[in-house]
Amino acid sequence: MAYRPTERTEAKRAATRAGIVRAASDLVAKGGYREAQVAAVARNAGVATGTVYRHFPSKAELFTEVFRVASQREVDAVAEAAREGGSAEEKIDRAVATFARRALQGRRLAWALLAEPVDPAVEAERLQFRRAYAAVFQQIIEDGIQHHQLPEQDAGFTATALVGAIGEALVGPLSPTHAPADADALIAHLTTFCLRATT
Amino acid sequence: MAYRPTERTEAKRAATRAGIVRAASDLVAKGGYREAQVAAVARNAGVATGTVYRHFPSKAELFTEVFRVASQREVDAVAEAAREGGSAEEKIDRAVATFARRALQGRRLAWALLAEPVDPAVEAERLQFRRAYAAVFQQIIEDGIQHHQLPEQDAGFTATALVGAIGEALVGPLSPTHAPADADALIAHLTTFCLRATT
DNA sequence: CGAAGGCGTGAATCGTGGTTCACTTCTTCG
DNA sequence: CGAAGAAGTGAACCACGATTCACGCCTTCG
Repeated sequence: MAYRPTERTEAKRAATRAGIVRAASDLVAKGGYREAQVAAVARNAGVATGTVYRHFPSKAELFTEVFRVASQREVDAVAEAAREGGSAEEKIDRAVATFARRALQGRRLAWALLAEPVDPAVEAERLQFRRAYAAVFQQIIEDGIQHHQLPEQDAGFTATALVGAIGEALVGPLSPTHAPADADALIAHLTTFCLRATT
Repeated sequence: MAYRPTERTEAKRAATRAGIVRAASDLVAKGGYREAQVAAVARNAGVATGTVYRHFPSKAELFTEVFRVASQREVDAVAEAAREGGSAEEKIDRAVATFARRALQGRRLAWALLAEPVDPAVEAERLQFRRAYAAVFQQIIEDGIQHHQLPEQDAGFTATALVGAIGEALVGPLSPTHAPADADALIAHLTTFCLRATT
């Protein structure tokens, strides 16, 4: 033998890979999943189509990663928002508002994460994403029950339902065909609803 | 000229068309939208592939109709359930339970209507479907507010959120990979949540 | 009956986009 | 330097399933 991968080449490889993920991410954020064809991703990343397949076994796997990373960022932000702050009600208020505000800022990406039709494999990732959100809310609700700030209830169920409610309330305004909505009013409605639904 | 369509031929034509719609519907109910290819629909209806295109300009239009009919049936059932019965709370309870029970009975169809990835054109029909549900709930809520059975609130927003909550709570149990759920418990949870969210 | 249309047929066609692969370029080490 | 192995290339390939169309059959009416 004569050639052995070294740290330098490894880094280069990683950089190319990251570039592909970023390009894919950008395309989704700009034009949704539909516009994000493999050839376009490659062009956007400044590599050849085949290169994408050197780093990912299939389009689905690439976008699974894209969705996972983007989702994680969102869920983290919501979890973080919930962490600061006192009563269960305050936490819910913050978490919901953060969820909605961020979604309304990165509309296209949020819509892709939330509702756009995607490959079944990517759809599975979306499911995870929703579960992760629900887990955050579930934790808040359970704590609230413990501290007698919220009434007894099935925290897991309520959390799932809240995620559904938030999603549905956002999907309309987020959809590419919809005119920009009044973000503040929407968020106010949402927090009101969510608080009423848990209290 | 020599040939003019008559009532008899018209009826025959209508029958063929209805057969196609029914076959398409059955396929969706059995295997979801994915399995419902045009060739399969034709086979199932006992006609040739081309015949489908004598009656519908495209696959999307065919399935738009399929979805519209199926949706209407569901919405009607829910609206009907809400009509009987007294207080706003009772109506909500009935409507939600009807929604959920019917969905859990015709799982595959309900899943297709609610969440399965479909053509954009058909997706638009799904949106209508959700709006129609929301309209039913909105009406109930508005009446409830009028009669001081429910607190002041944006009925339209609450209704949308409820539809989202119900959908999300059902999507998991409905998805083809999910084991059959305890319908009664699920429905109990759902009605509890929805009442809390409106009261 | 026979001309005139419409309906039904289903194999062939076509468009789309993901995936492959023979080849080139780069990097490492004896 | 030259062999060996890895990464990159992009045009060709392929699968899939919607759509078409040239043809035959059926129904109506003069």
